[in-house]
Amino acid sequence: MEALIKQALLDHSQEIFEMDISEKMIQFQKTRKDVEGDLTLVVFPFGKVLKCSPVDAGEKIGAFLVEKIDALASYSVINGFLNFVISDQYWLGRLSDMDSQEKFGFQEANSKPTVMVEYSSPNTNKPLHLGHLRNIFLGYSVAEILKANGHKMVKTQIINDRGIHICKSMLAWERFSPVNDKGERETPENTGIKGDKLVGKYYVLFDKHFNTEANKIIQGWENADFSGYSEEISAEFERLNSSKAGKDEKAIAGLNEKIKDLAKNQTTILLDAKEMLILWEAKDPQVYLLWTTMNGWVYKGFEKTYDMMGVDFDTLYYESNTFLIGKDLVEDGLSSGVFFKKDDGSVWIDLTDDGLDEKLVLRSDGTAVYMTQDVGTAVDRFKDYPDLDGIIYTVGNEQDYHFRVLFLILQKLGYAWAKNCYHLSYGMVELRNSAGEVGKMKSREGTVVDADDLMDEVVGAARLMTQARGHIDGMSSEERDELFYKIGMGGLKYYLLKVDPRKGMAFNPEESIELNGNTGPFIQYAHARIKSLLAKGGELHNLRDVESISAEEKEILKHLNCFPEVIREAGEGHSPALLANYAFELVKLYNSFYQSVTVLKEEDATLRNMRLVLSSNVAKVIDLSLGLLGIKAPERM
RNA sequence: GGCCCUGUGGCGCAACUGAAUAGCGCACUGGAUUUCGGCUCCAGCGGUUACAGGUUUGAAUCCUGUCAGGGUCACCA
Repeated sequence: MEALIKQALLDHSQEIFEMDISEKMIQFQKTRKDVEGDLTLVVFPFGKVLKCSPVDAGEKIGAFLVEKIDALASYSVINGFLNFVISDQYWLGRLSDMDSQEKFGFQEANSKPTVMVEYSSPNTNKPLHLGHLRNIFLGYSVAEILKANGHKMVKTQIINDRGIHICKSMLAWERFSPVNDKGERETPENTGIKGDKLVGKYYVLFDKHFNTEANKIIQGWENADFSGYSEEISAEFERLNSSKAGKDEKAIAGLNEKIKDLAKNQTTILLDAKEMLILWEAKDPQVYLLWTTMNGWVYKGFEKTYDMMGVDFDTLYYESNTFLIGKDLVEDGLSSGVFFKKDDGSVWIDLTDDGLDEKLVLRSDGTAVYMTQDVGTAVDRFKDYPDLDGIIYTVGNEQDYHFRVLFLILQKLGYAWAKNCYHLSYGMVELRNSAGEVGKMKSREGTVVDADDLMDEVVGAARLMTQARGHIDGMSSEERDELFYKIGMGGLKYYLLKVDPRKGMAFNPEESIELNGNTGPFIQYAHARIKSLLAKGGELHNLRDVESISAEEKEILKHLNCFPEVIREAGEGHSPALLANYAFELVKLYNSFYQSVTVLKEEDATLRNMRLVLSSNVAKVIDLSLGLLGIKAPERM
């Protein structure tokens, strides 16, 4: 309808205004609730150009359009706003139209360029936690939304499977794992512990021994025992230690932290881990075997977690493969002058002209850093997918700077596609306890929320609450489990996705399992209720001979009619939150309608059928929008 | 300190490609309904959109400054 009006105005601008008008002047908005009308044209811009009052301009335009366009029933002008009433028949036509489309609002699949969405991208040394949940649900949802917008999609992740942190777990396992009577160290098989959890356990254990040893060293230093340490180290310690005098608490804590780092670097356990990394890089068979074995455990564990989350990937990239590509690219860039080498052999890029700093891309010992690998991965991906248009990186906002640099480097290396790379940056998830205090998750303080535990918890909560309400008679226990899963996960996903991604959020366990208000289960319930209605309502017929619709019905139709536009906006803005809020709004409108009219008991068969068709399309759009959030809409609950 | 992000009723959020009296949920108060699935609906209470200027016919939205919170500025990832 907007397009129709816009065209009419442009085509007849001479007739109405006696001058040409620009498209930009034509601005629509939803009509306010307390004003009669279905669509509003803002007429301030016209008043300005026509040098008359906005009201006069509105009258002129309104009279012309109502005459010209059949579907416009009437108009009114209030202040600078021209409100149109659109005919009931127009809305009924829209209903027929959307009813005929199974995937109403979706663009034709694969009709747009290929896009890659990267999300999750874990380290292989510890299990996934709450922070990953926001990342994964967000990335998955954005990928689904872009698919709905017609893009060909490749879902991927970069698995951070190499580096010192992996060696720490490996070393701790080798050194500290108890040995059973068969002479085996702990494995997922012989302990029953999920693979990623087992490896994570040893990562924590490494840290514990690491700290103990470092503290012992500091104790020695404090007693002036520097035997075995170089003069530089003792001098550095003395410098740090003596500068504590007279400082405030915060400064002292900072200095202590520095002393601790100094000591940590002297621990034998870290030196051993570093040695292991060198062996790994040299592909030492024993270390390599240990590495593949332990990573294998982790992948199996992750697989289970992803399965529970209901997400998938098309292609996986491993840092252990791509960091070498990155190193080659740095060599190339060095000869082409994009990078430069410092005296110590380290390689840098100078981004001061772009308002950034110098950034390291290769260490002085020739080993790769994170940036090196990311450059390699990006180039590798475009090689693998020649029709790839761009990559979307779902990564937390603490890496905003990193991605600015990465995209700049890719641009300077001459890759035209660099401008199509986008950092889907999201805010941190912090924890809110029952007292309402917000705090960061810290593994050392045991305040990290494990992803598996959390999912089990919300599904368990859904079980309790749904059993208490009871609409599950006659369901098998498998069906019930499936239902509790859908409700629990639906609530959790909705909770994490309804907020604008770039904003930080505080996770409140109680709120995440709420069933009322702006929640996933509230929307799921409306869907189930409609499905029940439809099951009892019998066969649906084509709409015809419906004379008029009620205000509630019209409000729903107007909202349904926006769905395609919302999908488009959610894709453009990379924001699942738009769809979440859209679905919630739809449900509220429907509940209001449901309260005010009867459907099944309506005696007028035409009207009854129209309401059923309307309900059916509401259910469909709920199902589609929840689907784009990765949430299932149960038939019963 | 430089750069980036955020700041909306008690709490959680929406509107942030400028437009009418800033919407919604939770909580609280009152009411409807005992139903086609009440995990429902309606109403009330509650905000000079952190603060101060500026641009504009019009600012939560854009600009400048201040304040507060977070992030980042590693030969970590």
